Amino acid sequence: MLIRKLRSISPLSQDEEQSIRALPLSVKEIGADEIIVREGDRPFVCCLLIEGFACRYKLTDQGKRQIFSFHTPGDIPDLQSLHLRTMDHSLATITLCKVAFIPHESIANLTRRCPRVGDALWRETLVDAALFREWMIGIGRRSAYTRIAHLLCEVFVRLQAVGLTSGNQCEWPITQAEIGDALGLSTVHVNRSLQELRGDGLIELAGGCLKVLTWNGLKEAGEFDPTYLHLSGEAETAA
Amino acid sequence: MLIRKLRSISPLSQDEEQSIRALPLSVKEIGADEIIVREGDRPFVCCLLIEGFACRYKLTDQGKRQIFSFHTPGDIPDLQSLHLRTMDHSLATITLCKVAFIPHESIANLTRRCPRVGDALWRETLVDAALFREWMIGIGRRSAYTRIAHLLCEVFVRLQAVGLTSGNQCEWPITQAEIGDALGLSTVHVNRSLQELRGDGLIELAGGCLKVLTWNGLKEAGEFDPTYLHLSGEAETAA
DNA sequence: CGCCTATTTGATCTGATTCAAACAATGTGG
DNA sequence: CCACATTGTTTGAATCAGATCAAATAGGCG
Repeated sequence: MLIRKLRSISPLSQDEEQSIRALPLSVKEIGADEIIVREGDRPFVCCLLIEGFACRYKLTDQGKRQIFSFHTPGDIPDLQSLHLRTMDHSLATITLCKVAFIPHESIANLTRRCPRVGDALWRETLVDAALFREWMIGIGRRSAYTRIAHLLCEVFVRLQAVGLTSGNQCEWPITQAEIGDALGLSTVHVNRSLQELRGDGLIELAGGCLKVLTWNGLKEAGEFDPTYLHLSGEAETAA
Repeated sequence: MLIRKLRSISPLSQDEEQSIRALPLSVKEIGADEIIVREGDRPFVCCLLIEGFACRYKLTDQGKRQIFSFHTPGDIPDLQSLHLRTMDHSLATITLCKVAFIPHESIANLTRRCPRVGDALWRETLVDAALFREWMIGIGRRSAYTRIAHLLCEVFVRLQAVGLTSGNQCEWPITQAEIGDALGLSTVHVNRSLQELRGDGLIELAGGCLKVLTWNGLKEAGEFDPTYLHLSGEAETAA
């Protein structure tokens, strides 16, 4: 999963692929809605998501929740903990997940042995930040309708990139309350906006399954331009 | 400036400091409100801010602006362009700025010769992302009053960290319209909220100068917890 | 002085919240 | 296989934080 993702950015040498495969993984299953890493923790491992959906979030003093990102297989949602000792937010599962824990030390050694792999990991964290920026635009400057359409596009495209869509459909385990917490909206308003999107013939969304009826329509509704995902192989460093 | 900043995280060896000093810099002055790097560009240099204030932003399809971050001396606002070829947003000056351009190639070589410096730079980009997350909370889940107080705290603390405050005062060249674009508010509402903050005896803000009258009060009003800035020396990698 | 940009004020409107309750789907244990 | 609990979705009505529009005021500066 991880190798596939890194390779999609730039090809790996024999030695690099070997070194990645040699990483010591400790695989665990974690139930739905459980916390993997908590704000304030000082973890010594990173978490590679193999199966399932997860999210990162933080709570306001008033107990309101802001979700920063949704994560799908292939992601390392807390890769940042490699260089930022203290977690400033939490990571939790949404569905039942299979995750692999990798010691910081092993990753650090890997980046020393294979600097190009190190760059690729650095790059992952930069794409992460790019998503944050895009979400900020949504929350700060776009209407609820547009925001939600945009999120649907983003998740769909990211799932597509790791082969987890079939045709115009994908799994959608994210509740309306979670969408609200991600986009700074109330559950009620999310519900009404979703109905609008359905009414406009853009999507079907029920029973944990998203069906995109008009991709171009949804894309326009969400002002979605995938540049910020930096999916293409435009990665290579100047070096 | 850059050396001071990196050293504040972890001490540098003689060789490391030497290598940083050897970076080829091309220093320029750039007038206020000018674009340094534009969305869509594929720069081959990074920009180290030496003097002045800058910001990163992106425009909505409807022409609304979302500012993602404000930058102060010592920052490398577009360090990400080292690994993400295409700019997905723009970088512009707020005041007259002195900036130093450094070729990607030199930075990449530096990270190869001095992996610990590379880690420190990676870390900088991770702190950057941490600020985005904190801004997301504000925009998504906090009131205008709280959001603005939080921003005042953040900028003040960051200026303090690079020695650009004097007592409880600092320079404040950011207009109310810019605050609005950063926090997802209208200028009018920013103005009224600022008046509230003044009325509550927390700040004085006029003539490009911010005076913090009650630090604890402002901190509370903004629900400000500086953990997310990762300023302390809790940096060292597992390696 | 006169121009330009930033701040302030007033009045009005609206997108989104809140509160409350009904409804649907799914699972659980007896 | 049904009663019951649980969790998620939907609907309605009232309310509000913040937007919008429009115009006045205040600084700074060539």
